[in-house]
Amino acid sequence: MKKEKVSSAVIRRLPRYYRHLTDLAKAGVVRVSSSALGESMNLTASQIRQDLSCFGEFGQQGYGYNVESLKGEIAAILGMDRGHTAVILGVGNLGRALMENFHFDRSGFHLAAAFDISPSIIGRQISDVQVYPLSDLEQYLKENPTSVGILTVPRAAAIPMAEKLIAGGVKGIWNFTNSDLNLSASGVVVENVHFADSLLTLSYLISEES
Amino acid sequence: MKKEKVSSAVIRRLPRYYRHLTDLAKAGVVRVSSSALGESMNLTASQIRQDLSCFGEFGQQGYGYNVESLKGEIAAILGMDRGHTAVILGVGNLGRALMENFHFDRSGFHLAAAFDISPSIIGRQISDVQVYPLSDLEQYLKENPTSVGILTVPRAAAIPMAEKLIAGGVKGIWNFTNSDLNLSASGVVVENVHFADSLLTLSYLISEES
DNA sequence: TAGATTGTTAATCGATTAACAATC
DNA sequence: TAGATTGTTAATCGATTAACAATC
Repeated sequence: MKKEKVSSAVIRRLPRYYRHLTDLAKAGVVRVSSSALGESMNLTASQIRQDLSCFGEFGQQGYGYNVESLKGEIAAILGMDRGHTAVILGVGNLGRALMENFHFDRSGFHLAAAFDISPSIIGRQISDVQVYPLSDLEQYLKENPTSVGILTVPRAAAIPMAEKLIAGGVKGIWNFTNSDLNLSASGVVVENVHFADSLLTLSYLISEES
Repeated sequence: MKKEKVSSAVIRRLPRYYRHLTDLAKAGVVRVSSSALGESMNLTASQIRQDLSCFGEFGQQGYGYNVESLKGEIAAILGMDRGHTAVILGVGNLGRALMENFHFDRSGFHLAAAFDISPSIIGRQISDVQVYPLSDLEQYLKENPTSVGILTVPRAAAIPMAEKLIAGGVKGIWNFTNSDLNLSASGVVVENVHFADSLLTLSYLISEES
């Protein structure tokens, strides 16, 4: 185990490792070598061994890796066992889509509450999660320490909402608004999901060819 | 203009350039230097000039870049002016959220049709887009050449649906299912939006600190 | 003109790949 | 044991940064 600073390239591959190992486990595969895993993930065996060595020694010479145990190690590295909690800000279509379809528990999260300003949605329950008025947020975060705030509000509301979350002590923000939140100063981590950037990348790739 | 092969790192920054230039234009800024743009985007001036030089010479010594014209150049590089079309497969919560809230036109796309198997949604119109039965897809694609298929179906349906899209001649797939589509053989480009990967990355980053 | 800023070449830094001794 | 495969060190490759002549 030689920690130091793990590069962002490695970190972004960890969830993919976890996903592929989950699939292997579900398929009943017990052991996997770096070369076999590499083949199915389109990575070199070398890279996989190099990546894993950032966190420890999980394999065995001549054998490879035990699928279940490697999956468990990576889950721990990802913090999936920490009982993280989340609240969602903005219960529009996207917010509701996440609440109804996204399996927070499969990522080790508990979605504990939702907040909105619309009277027509406040007070309702969506997938067992209660929708509160936004004005309750400050008090809520004071009483319920929360790991992550999910921003599914309109772009214009992104910055003030982010500030409320930071003031309330969240550690991270999952940002679905189409704006770059630059919060490096606050110590809060931001993960952006930019649909438009993703579609434009695809647009470039399909336009390139012709 | 020295084309060659543009690296994926550069390509993924292009939509961000576009987004920031759009903001600058909206704010009435007429010109911007690589160092000013770099400051606001957290990139070095050098990197910006290096990136842009993959596609041409858009600046002027002593002046910098004209915001409007650079924005236009990048839009063209991204293929935003190609009249790309899209169809969406799966009109569940996420599909509907995209249809109702995502501005396809702002990325240069026209969302032309939606397909689902649920009788309760077939025949309806959502944001002016007609929902057809999935069984019509093959015929539709034959009659309406389509740039991109959007996969918002359940994970289990991902691969067969992708195959239908490829058979129908789409150039790219925007994949929201939680599976890695490995279609390198087909010549069709896949852009994945993996919510779980994104949240797990955030989980790692907030877990790391303590 | 003088100052500013580009596009590009060279230098540096970091990430991926290859090689191999250690060992299950 | 012999074969397989790890973890790690060294080599290569690619991307970022620095430097600077060209020039608006």
